[in-house]
Amino acid sequence: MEEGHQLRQVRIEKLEQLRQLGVEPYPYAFESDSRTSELIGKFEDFQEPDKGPRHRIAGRIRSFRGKGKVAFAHIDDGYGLLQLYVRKEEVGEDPYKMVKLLDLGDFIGVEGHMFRTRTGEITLHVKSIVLLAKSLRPLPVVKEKVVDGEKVVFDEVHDKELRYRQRYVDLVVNPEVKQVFRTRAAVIDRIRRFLNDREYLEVETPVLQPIYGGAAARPFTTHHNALDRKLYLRISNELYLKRLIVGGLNRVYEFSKDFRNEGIDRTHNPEFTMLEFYQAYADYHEMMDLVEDMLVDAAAAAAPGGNLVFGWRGHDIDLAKPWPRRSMLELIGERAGEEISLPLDKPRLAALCKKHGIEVEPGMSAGKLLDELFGELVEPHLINPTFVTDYPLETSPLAKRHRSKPGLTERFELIIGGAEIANAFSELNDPLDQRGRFEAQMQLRDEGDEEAQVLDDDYLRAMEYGLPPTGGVGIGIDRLVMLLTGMETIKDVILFPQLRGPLKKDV
RNA sequence: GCGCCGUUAGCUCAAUUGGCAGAGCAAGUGACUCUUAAUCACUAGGUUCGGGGUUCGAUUCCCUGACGGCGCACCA
Repeated sequence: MEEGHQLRQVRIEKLEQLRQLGVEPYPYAFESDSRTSELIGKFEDFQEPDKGPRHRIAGRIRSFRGKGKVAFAHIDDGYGLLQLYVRKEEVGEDPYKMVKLLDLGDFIGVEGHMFRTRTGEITLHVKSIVLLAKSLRPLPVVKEKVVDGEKVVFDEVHDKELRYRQRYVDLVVNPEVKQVFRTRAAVIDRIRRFLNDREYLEVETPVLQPIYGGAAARPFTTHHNALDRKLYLRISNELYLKRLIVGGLNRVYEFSKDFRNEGIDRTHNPEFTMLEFYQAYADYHEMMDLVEDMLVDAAAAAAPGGNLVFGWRGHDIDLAKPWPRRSMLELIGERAGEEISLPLDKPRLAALCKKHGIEVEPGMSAGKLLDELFGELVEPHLINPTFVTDYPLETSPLAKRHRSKPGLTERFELIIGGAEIANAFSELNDPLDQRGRFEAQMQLRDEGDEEAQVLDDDYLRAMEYGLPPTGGVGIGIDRLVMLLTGMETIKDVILFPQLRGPLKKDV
C-alpha cells in the first residue's frame, strides 16, 4: 500500500476530524486496572454485575458494530477479547462522534462496569472512552463465531510470508502465536531457575570471536574496523565456557545466540538459541540425569498439570522418565540386522552404507560412516526421548575418550521425535590429546572439509593449566520449544525468522 | 544448490477451451438504542508479483527473474 492508498488516506483524514473535535489521537498514557481475560473469568463472582465496580482497560479495537445511537465492539488487550457496549446517551455527544471515527486497529481506553447482554455475552458497559492511538493501516480482518462451543474462524491469515515478515500483524490476528512465545519464555525461565537452584552461574561470553570453535559448522565473518581484524560470529560458546571451568567457576551456563552459515529448513535458522552448561567433576552419565530432570521440569512450563505427552511431528511423545540410554553401535546394529563390533571395521561399514543406499566418499572415516548409518537408519525412528551414547572419536573432537570402548567417546545426544535436542560429553580434558584432535581436524580442513574445527591455541593453553573432569551439555532451545508447543517448523518458534530478500511489496 | 507447487482488491478467495477481472469481509455515504461472521440500501476500490515473448486478444500459453511453501541435498 503506497503512501496515497485510499484506505490509508481515509484514516489520515479522520485524524484531522478528530483534532477538530478536540481529540488528541496520540495521547501519552492510560492507567488501566484490568485484563480482559480476568474480567471475564471473574464475572460470575459479582453479586450484582450491573452495579459492580468500575474497571479501566486499554487495548486495540478488533471488531465494531455500530447500531445508530449504540455500538458494540471487541477490544483486544493482548490477553483476549472483551465486548464493549457503548451508548451515545451515556458517553455524551462529542465522545460518540469520536466513536464514529474509530477504525479497526485503533487503540482505546475505556471505563465501565461488567454485565451480560441479552444474548449472553459478558460485556463491559462503557461509561467513558478515550482514543489512545489511531491506526492508519488496515489490519487483516479475521472474524470468528462460536458454533456448539467450537470456535470457527473466518478469513484466517495463513500466508506464511506475511506472518513471518510482518510478525506484528501475525501476533494481532493469530492469538495462538502469542501463546507460543509466552510458552517459549516460560520454558527458558524455568530452565534458568533449574540451573540457578543447582548453583550454576549464568555468564556471558563473546559473540564476536577471533577464532570460532566448539562445533562443526561454517561461520559468518565480519570485520572490526578499529582493530582492522577479521572476526567471526560464534557458532558455539563451548570453548569459552570451559575456559571458565579452568578458572574455577565450577558450574556455568549461557543461553547463547549462535550463528551458522548453513541452509535454512524446518529445523535450521541461521541464528538460533543454544543453552550450554558445564559442571566440574561430572561425567556424561551425571549429565544425562540432569538433562532428564531439567527437561521434564521445563515441560511443566508448557503443559501445566503434569501432562508429559506432547503431540509433535505426527506422534504422541511421552516425556515420562526414565529415558532409555542406548549405545549408538547397539542401535545401528539392531536396525542394520548385524552386530557392529569394535574396533570399527571401515570396509565393513562402507559395505553396510552401500547396502542402505548411502553414498560413500573416499575420504570418509569409519566414524563418519557410522554417523551416516545412524542418521539414515536409526535417528528418524527414535520418537520418545532416547539418550544415544558413545559416538565415534573422529567426529567428536572435544569429547573424552570412552573409558572402555576404544575408538569411541563418552558423548551422548538426546533424540526426541527424530530430532536432535541435546548433545553432550564427558569433556576432553587431556591437553595433549586435545592438541592431537585439533591437528586431525586441521588435516581434514586441509583436505577440504570446511566444517572441520579450527585449532585454538589459547584454548589449549587454558587446558594445559588444568581442566578438571567436566560434564557439558548443549540444548537446542528452539527445537525444544518446537516440541513443547507442537510447532512443525523452527520459524514458528522464532519471532523474526530469517527470510530471503526484502518485503516484495508494500502491503 | 536441485525439483514440484504457488503469487489476482487492504484481507480470504473465484474466474469455463485464451474472449469485457468477480464475490465475501474491510472501506465510504445513509438508516438503525442489546448486536455479535449484526442487518438493509447505495458507492468506490486492480501494474492479476516483475520483465520479455506468442496471439486480433494473455490472470490463463512459453521464456526469464523475485519471493513463499513443500520435498531433496547441505546441516550437530
